[in-house]
Amino acid sequence: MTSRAAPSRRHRVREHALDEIQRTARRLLVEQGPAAVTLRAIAREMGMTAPGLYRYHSSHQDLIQALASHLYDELATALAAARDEHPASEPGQRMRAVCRQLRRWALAHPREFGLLFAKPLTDTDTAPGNAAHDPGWRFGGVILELMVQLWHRGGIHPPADLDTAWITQLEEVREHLAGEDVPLNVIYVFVASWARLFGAVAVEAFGHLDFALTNPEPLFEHTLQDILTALGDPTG
Amino acid sequence: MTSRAAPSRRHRVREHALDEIQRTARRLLVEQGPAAVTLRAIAREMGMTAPGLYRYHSSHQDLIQALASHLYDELATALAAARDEHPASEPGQRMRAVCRQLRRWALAHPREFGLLFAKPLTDTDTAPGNAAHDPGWRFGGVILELMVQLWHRGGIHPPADLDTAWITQLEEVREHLAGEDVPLNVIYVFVASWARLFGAVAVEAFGHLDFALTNPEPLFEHTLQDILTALGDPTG
DNA sequence: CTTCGAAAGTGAACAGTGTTAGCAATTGCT
DNA sequence: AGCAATTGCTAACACTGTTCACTTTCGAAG
Repeated sequence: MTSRAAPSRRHRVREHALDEIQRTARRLLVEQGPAAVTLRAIAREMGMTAPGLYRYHSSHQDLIQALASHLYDELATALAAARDEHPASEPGQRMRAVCRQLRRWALAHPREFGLLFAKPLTDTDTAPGNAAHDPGWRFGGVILELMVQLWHRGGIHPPADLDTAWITQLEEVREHLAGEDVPLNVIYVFVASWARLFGAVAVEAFGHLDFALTNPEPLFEHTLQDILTALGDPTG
Repeated sequence: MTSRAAPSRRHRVREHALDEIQRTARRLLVEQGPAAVTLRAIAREMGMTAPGLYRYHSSHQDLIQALASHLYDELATALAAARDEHPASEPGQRMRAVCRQLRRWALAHPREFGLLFAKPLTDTDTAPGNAAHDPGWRFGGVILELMVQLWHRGGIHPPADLDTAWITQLEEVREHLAGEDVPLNVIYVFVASWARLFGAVAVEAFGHLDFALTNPEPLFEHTLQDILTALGDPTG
């Protein structure tokens, strides 16, 4: 029963195999699209056969979800790294860097972005979901945390009147902000900003601006400025 | 050679068969998701076999694209109907109705919306595309037309300075606005508004607000108000 | 009215998919 | 050394898109 504490060589090679599966699956996704990420193709690339993969994932969907979870982590790490490029005393600059990094990651990895965020309506559901410990919160938390810090700085002018129907909903969101006693109408601003940021990135990453613009970056910068103004940090 | 002008019974039954394929494919999409829209399933539902469908569509992808094209038409018709609920003398009210209808359609038909707009990153590409006569322009044109009419009303305050890199891009967009000599910086406002509208609808339709809100309608109304303000019609 | 040809649909077949069952071999722990 | 878990394989089943050869149907021209 030493296997629990000690890495136990077997665990190591298993971890290595799991990692190779992830890397192979992702490579197929990037190079040939989602339809190419098939059990047999992954196995072929790894020099083994498809049923062997069932020793590592209980199904094709399980493998895809593991890949999605891994990508959520990568995105969260990238956002945190961008955040740490600026001092904690400047939450506005941090937020700017994080939002730009979110866009950059989405544009640099469109297939991965699609797997994470264009999937609730597709076959295999890899969406963030609702549970507290969901992989989606790992990267969402980075942004929400910065929003809370921006709120502490003051400058947010939340709407005075709030539809009563929102109260219950926003209270649930507040649960995720451990300990922070953020007013509900401020959380409303958070959600609105989140939606706008995500909408801007998604529309661009999904290519729905290609018909008009080959370089939508200035448009995104304008949107980003709006978002930060709403969050009380108009310094550009 | 009378078959060109006259409907010629054969054409009629063929049209009927094509229509039944569309309806069956859509029903499968709605009831069981995109993965269920398979040639054999469609044929089974219609009481025939899969190869028979090749008399109507050259491939599975071709059938899906035909379905997408049909859905673009339906959406365009729905938007036009919402537009016509208000007099042409009130382009602001018309725009409001069209935007609300776009959101309503997306929420009422999430699977269809996903087929149309979440697909560039998926297997079968059913995105609008760039060509002038693309099905995507059928519904996009409804919105752009209203934007032009709002511009004629005045009230748009476009940015004075415009990045030179945008000029070429926006000139291409202007080509689609037959005859209208819209200034480029006004077209910039069009594109920005389009992106914001689409981002708001897409984020909500893809379920990325479910974690926070069970009823994001007030948030959309707020966004819509912002959009119309940018387009020079702040009357709510 | 007969004949002819295009159109529509079928069944068989091929390569590919996810998945399961059963078997062989390697590996690590006692 | 021997036991048992782990790992991977082959074979097989049901499904997918697609092609081919064949039959049937049906509209139109002689």
